[in-house]
Amino acid sequence: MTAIAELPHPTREDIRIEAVLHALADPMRLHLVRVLATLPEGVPCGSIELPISKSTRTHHLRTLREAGIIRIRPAGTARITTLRRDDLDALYPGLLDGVLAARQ
Amino acid sequence: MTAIAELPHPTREDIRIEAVLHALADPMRLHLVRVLATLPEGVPCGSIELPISKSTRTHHLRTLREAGIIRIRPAGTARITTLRRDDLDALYPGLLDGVLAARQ
DNA sequence: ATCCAAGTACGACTGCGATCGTACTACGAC
DNA sequence: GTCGTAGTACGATCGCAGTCGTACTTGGAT
Repeated sequence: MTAIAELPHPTREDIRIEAVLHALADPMRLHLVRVLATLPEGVPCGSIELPISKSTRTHHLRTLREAGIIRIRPAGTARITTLRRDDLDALYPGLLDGVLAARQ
Repeated sequence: MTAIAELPHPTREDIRIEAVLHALADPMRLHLVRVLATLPEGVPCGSIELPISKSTRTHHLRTLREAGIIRIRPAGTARITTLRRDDLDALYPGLLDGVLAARQ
């Protein structure tokens, strides 16, 4: 059922390194990715607390989604966010691990 | 001798992942890094041709230098640019290789 | 000494993006 | 049905950064 719209995601082939790097370059988005990397699987977008407004959070999630870094799937009134670790590791082996290895 | 000023570089400990990602996120700078990665060692900054002005090139080189991605050392009237591959690999193992693995 | 080549410094312009508030939609619970 | 919750959409603001031109410095060649 899930009448909430499915948001568009780039296929693995459509992911561009410039977009990935640009998306990761923002502190808020980098923090989101870090947290997502520690979580087992799939959390609601809003469950990660950030010192920004709701609309700004949506903006960052869209940037990450359109870059191909996260996947957002509808689930009732919420949306479940997961890291596209398999796609990123396949395209840029070591990149994500390298970023996550950084002492924050 | 080399009376040209030595430009400041961050130590390995001072390199921050946000600055690195931000520096790599620009297409011109990413291209510079790609080219530097293919070259054996040390080329003059200006030898890599780009469709931008001299001052813009300087701007990008400074951004890369201040982020800790390249090292610039004076050599007569020119300046030799090298990739700080050792520092980057030590700090973020796999990151640089992952970026360079991207089909451009 | 003169000139050129390589690069930096500085100021100006301009567009992009991070931020916000408000309004709106869709689902679930009651 | 009504209400609350989760999120998107849209428009506005505003600072940062990519771009340029010009002026300046330094070193090497002539």
